[in-house]
Amino acid sequence: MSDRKKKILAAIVEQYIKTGEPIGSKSLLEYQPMPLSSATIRNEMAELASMGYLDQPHTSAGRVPSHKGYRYYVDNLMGSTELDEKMRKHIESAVSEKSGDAESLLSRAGEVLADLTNCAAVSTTSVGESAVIKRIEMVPMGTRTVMLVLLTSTGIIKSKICRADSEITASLGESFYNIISAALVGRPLCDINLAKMQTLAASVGSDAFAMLSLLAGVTELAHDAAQVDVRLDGQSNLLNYSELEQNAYELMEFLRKGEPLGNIVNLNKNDIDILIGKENRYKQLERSSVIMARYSINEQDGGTIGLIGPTRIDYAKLIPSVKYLTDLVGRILTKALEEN
Amino acid sequence: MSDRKKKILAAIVEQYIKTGEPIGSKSLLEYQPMPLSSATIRNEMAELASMGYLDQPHTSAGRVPSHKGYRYYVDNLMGSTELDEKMRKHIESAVSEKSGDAESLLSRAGEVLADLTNCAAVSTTSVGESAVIKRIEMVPMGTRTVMLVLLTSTGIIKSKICRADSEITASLGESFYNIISAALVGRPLCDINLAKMQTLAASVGSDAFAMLSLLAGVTELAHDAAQVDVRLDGQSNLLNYSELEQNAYELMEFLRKGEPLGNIVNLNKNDIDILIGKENRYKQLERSSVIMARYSINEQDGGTIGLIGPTRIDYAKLIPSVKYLTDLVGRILTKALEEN
DNA sequence: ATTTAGCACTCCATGTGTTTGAGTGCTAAC
DNA sequence: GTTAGCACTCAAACACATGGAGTGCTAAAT
Repeated sequence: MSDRKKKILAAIVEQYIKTGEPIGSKSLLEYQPMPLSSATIRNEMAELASMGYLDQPHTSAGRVPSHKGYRYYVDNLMGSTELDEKMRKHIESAVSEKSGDAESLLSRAGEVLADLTNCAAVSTTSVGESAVIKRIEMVPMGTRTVMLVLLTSTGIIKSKICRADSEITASLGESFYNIISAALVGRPLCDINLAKMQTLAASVGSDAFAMLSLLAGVTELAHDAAQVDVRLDGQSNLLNYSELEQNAYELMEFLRKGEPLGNIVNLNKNDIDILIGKENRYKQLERSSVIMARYSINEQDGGTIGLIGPTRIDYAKLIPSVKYLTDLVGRILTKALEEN
Repeated sequence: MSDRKKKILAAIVEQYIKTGEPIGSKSLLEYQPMPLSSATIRNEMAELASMGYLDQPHTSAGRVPSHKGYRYYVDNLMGSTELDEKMRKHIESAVSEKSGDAESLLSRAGEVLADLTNCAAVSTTSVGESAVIKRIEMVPMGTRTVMLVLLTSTGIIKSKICRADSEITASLGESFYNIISAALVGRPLCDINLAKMQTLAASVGSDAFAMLSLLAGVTELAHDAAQVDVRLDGQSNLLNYSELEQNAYELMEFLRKGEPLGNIVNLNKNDIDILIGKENRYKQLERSSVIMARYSINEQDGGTIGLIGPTRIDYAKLIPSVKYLTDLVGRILTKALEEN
């Protein structure tokens, strides 16, 4: 691709991101003066279109970047990807070490990203499948209610309030606690399932057997801790983009379900991935772009943070934001883990 | 209002709820045969319109119920408000005593209501302002991290993970715990604020003073527990109603913010309130109807459960659903409280 | 005194040109 | 290789006719 073509493609992409209107040869020159006539631009645009970088809504309309065009722009043409100073400050003031645990940190991160970008923000906790149970706590809350707390080797803390089948006396509680603590601490999360818990209960006799619903609670807790938590912020921002309006409901429902969000991208630590329009494997996202990055905790793969918006999105501005936020979250979580 | 007018108004409301199209005199007769000619219907409709029960989108269109018309229908004309058997089963299978604490029970309730009605569902926990701190627990999670757990006299359980300013040794933790426990148990939630906590810390010396961020954590926790939690489910359902499409973004943002949702209605225990269209005090809801009820816990005012949909909503079906669900949640929470 | 048939009227929705303008592709001259 | 020029295209905007569902009114029927 000639330098001139590159320059023209970049100008079209940038202009289209700004205006959302198809770009014609003449109006392109107004925006980005070049020592060329509109006829030359026209010829170049026709070639770019036949190469697949531009689309044409209809014969006599201007050109619009295709997803291939955006892709080329992002990979090769996009200018400096410096983070805007104002954005950096915003991010830093929202996301700090004081945020407590990973979940609340990520929820702050999602909020600020959605706010800053006018897109939907997705954030996930790190996958906990390989984690090992470090500690279990049981805090009595009432005659039949306890709060179970689980701490994993990866620093994930989960708690759950459970109601027992019968009253929990002090001695019953203590023996139950001792049994599950002894049996489970040091075991990987994915090892724990209801069947095993029941045989465990059976092996120690009737005391623990009276606590079946607590065992179920522990199992659920372990399951929850192994699960990736997906948080979504600012979905409603997407309603402001007319190009997404037609499938607004489908898109919203897709995002709400959240399950597949972890699977949108396929990333290694510290990686950033950008999926533009039809590059997405989910049909609901074919008019959207996804910018997502994975943070690392202590050199290990962590969760992901990213955003979802229309394809016509300011890549040059938003990519560094996602990158910066992801790195920051990774650093904070690494520090928090080291301290424990 | 004559019996005939009542019958006609009811028929119009019901038909309009079904079709969403303005109803004409002739098409009304097709739907609901009466021993009358269309001309008579026309006269009656004209009168109903001049009385304010019907609106007319334009001169030559059919009639649409005004909010006053819906109101009259709901108050006087609506047939039996029996709960559909299928719905009852759905509700019961989703909301049961096993759901653990109040928050997860309410989240189940909201989900099932949103699903069943294709509307947005709102649920709030009971207001905890008058509650008293029953117990505080502090579970160490790491060298600098603890989990604080608060239990109130009204059965609300809240927990929070806090990072201390410095390492928490066993003795430091214990003395901190003893101090706050002694100082706060039995005190009403609204009594607790940061200034008081700091003077408390100052009065007991440097040990507790080293734990300022934990004190802040306790304060926040008390604040959280006093706060009404607002949950929202199924917002995206509202995108399916064309009459809400125009202000979809404003409506979504209004709901997302959640703060005013507790103030939409003004209810006593066991009461149900229905606000139709412009009866709502918030402009964002002027095209919507709200059906909301308050549950009671142990004869005391609890939180609210309800739904938000377009004004064209099947009142006869949905009102009993909300009522039943609210009663059920109240019963379960009352039972849970009694057992503790 | 109601009820109803009949009729003129209204107005949206739909469809059909017509015009306008931004844009294209091509060709021939530079 | 570049550009001026020109014929052509097509969506969007506008005007205009048409049809139909609906109304309100009046006068006759019950």
